[in-house]
Amino acid sequence: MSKERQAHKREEIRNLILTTAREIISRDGVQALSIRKITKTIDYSPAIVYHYFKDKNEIIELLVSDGYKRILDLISKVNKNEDEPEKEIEEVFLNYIEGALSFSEEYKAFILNGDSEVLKKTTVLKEGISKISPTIKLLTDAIQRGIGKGRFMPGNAELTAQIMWTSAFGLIIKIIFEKNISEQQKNRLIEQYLKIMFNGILIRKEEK
Amino acid sequence: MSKERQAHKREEIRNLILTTAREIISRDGVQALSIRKITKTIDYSPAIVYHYFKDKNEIIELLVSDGYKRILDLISKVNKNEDEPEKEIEEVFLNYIEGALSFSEEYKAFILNGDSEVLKKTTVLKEGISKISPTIKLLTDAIQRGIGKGRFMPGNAELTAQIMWTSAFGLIIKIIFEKNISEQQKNRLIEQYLKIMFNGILIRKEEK
DNA sequence: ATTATTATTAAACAGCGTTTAAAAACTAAA
DNA sequence: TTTAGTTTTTAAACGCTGTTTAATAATAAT
Repeated sequence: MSKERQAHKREEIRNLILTTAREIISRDGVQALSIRKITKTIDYSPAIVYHYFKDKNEIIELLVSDGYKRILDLISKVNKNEDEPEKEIEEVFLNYIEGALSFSEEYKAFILNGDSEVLKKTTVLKEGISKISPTIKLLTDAIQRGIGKGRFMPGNAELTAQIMWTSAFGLIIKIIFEKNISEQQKNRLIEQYLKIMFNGILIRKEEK
Repeated sequence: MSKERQAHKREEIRNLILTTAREIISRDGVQALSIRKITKTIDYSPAIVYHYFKDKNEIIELLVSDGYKRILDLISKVNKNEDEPEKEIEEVFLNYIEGALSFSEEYKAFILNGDSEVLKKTTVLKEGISKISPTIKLLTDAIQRGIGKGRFMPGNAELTAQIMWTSAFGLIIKIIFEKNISEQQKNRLIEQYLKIMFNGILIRKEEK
């Protein structure tokens, strides 16, 4: 067996472990994932995992950050809208929310995973909660542009981006954990979220 | 030993277990809590726990809902402000955020606890995420009043309450998980959150 | 065919939540 | 005080978990 073939084989088993883990998570939830369950379904011994991954947490991390990357890709492809930056921002959030809901089990993993000390250091949480990230930057830019164009209220664009992002995060958690939420309810929530973010709830007198 | 004394003794041990669990959680985090660790520190055998509680989850539930109740008490004591309902709402959120941060480890427990299937059914999550709850009702009332007074934009008050609540939830998670967040940063975030909720980010033309 | 390298595993360790059945402690009655 | 009944507590085990160690099996290079 050639060197490349060997490396290929390695990669194959690695992926086998990863996809099996993903299947278990999306079928039975994160808390149902165990090394022994993975290796039993692929007919290997539990120990083999540790020759392909550091530990169980690395597997979860990889799955979660993979799903998360898909969202970020979606978001980064949003068209710039120079005239109406609010449309652009709206699209960012719609993609974020829809993306997060489309891999909700992995997203739950990211939230629920008990050993949070490890996850806290991952790209995922840096992206998801921490302040500096490509997405926040993208949002900040759009908001800054809106302010420049006189369409948005003047202020700290990055701070605004952070609030909008974390608020959407809260909304996503609500939707994910709510058992029997209908498509209609979901859409109403998202719509109202955007409405409040843009317009607030207060009636204001005319702006300059 | 009298009957009452006996019942009193039972209550004492129950509380001993509970407070020990609380200490472990606030010292080492939720994921560090184990029945064996509790019983070792109070010099009992692990089995004793199951004569005072259904299972480990009941203990966590009790601790979390206790902390949560403290928040709700805080919130329910907010003074009604008929002239400026926005002041009232602001106070609700300030109390919510400060309360949640003051028992952040229990709040983390509520979020992170792996066996979420159980927690999902608890009062805690019903309060925290689900739509109908005393707090949402309280908020809805205040918003409705604001709409009636012509101070808030017309619309579905309960939906608005839900969005504001879940958004605050997201913000709280951000603050809790952010490692080295300064008091100043925290206050800026909270301030900006309220600002956006009330005013949005869009510059609007004069309202009717 | 022998050596070296890599892949895989059996077995064990230390921990977990929980259950069962027995023991210990205590109360009430004889 | 002794006996019987009740409550409290535990030792031991079950079946699970993630992970490590050392040995084995399989492959590659010499």
